[in-house]
Amino acid sequence: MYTIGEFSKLTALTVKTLHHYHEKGLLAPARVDRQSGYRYYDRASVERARIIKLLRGLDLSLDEIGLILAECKDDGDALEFLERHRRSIEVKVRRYEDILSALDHVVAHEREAQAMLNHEAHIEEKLLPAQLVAGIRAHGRYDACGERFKRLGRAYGFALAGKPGNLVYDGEYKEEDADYESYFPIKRQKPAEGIAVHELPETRCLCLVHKGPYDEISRTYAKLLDALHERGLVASTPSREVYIKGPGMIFKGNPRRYLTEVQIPIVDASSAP
Amino acid sequence: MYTIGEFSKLTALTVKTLHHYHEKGLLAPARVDRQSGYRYYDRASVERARIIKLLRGLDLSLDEIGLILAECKDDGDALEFLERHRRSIEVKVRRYEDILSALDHVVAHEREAQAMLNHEAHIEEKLLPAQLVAGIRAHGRYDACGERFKRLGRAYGFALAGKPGNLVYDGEYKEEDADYESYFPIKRQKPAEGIAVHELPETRCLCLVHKGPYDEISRTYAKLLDALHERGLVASTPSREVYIKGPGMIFKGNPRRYLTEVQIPIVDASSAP
DNA sequence: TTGCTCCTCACGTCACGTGAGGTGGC
DNA sequence: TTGCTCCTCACGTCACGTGAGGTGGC
Repeated sequence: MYTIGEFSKLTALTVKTLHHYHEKGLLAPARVDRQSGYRYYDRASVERARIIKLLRGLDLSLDEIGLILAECKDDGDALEFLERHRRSIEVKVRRYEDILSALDHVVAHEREAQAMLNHEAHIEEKLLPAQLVAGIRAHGRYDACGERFKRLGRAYGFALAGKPGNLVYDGEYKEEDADYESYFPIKRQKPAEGIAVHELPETRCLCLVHKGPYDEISRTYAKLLDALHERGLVASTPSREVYIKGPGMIFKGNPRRYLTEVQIPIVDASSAP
Repeated sequence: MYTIGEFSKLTALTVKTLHHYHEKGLLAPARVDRQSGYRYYDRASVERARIIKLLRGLDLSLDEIGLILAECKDDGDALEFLERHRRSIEVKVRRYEDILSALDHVVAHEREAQAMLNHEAHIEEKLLPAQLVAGIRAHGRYDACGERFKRLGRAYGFALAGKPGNLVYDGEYKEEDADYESYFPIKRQKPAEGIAVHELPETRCLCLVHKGPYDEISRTYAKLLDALHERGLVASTPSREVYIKGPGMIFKGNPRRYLTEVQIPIVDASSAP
């Protein structure tokens, strides 16, 4: 016979836990002294405690453990319980893995954005590689693009392969009736209603990252156009706005810290008509 | 302004949850009517509720969410929180994955054992392939092997490659002073004190699965020796006992259902001296 | 008047942990 | 007597859910 203190050391369960198991009827002492109320445990209690600890380690609830102890004499008898439990654990693992990947996504994205924010933006000539995209093209205001990105996100999910952007087909700036296509780079085809999948060709562009709210973006266009003239280049369409950092996943954030890369396709003036 | 019912539909949070968030000070209504106590929410509440839901979805506690809302204006500000949180989620994922693999282990093991229990056991001649093992050899009683298997398990962990067994070097049965080696098949070398790693050579054996408690195992040896004589074969040493199913991971189980394969190395009587 | 929406207690869930205050034998 | 071990309330944790019982405007 062991006192509760000895038994606690033997089983590595706290005295409070043993009280709790007694109260729940899960692990009753072998004897309780009438006079003092002292609990006394025996060898069989040690074995039962071992099983309870082991099953708690597998994340079974005390009620489930009670059931298993009542109905099973052998590991084989518990198979149904264990398989059902397996499925519930699997669900948890999947959920936590999804959380991990979401967290990784935000963190990587924000780190990149912070690095760019601290860097001075320069005009760059880039050769954008060909890219498969899924897009929704329509006429209207630019505000509408948020909704479209959501639709694209819902339709493509894991097949998305990069940051969203708008292709601007107008040669001039339009507010109310702009002709633009909101797109996401994608990994593979996946037909969905109202969404056009096509490949953006390899394109030579003059690029500049715009820092700040969207309503100041014309300043960045102006800088790019100046540079174009200087270099003897001519702009073509569609130009692109790539949303490197806009409203965050969690917070809307401060528009002063938004990052948008403006990409204007170029041709040599000499080769233009 | 929205009543709590409207706001509940808008945010897909229950009224009770909204009460709770109000009480915690996490999401206070824009206005509370003095007279009726009615809560009224506004646009800003919708945005705040969106963030809270999102962060709850990432499994952050209400206290953590409160902190983030108090200190961050931007996803970037929350990076430290999110990375710390990531680590805590990672720990959970690992724990649950360990549970999954333990569950899979028991389930597969028990399924196999059940299949064997339902099958009639037959004497079989087998060519056991060469196998690297880690073993502890000593003289003594067979009861001591449980402790040795534990030691081997602790020392080798993931490098274990199969069921444990005893190599019996005695040519006759001994109780008190048996010379035997408790071993585990292993995947690779890993030196540990008191543990000998060696390769069991390819061996031709006569095998029979013993069903029942260990103290009845002599019956199975007798059957094998009879079969040996019948076939004109001679037994060699060491013979092996492989513990296919003994006390389970959870329960000690019923010894009537234990399974032990006895393997006796054989040579042709003609080739024997 | 009935039905609907809202309100405030108060208690339950789960597996314990944390005291407070007291007892009995060495 | 002091210290140790044991005891029994009773309340806290976490994020709500579940009633009970009541109110006020349509």
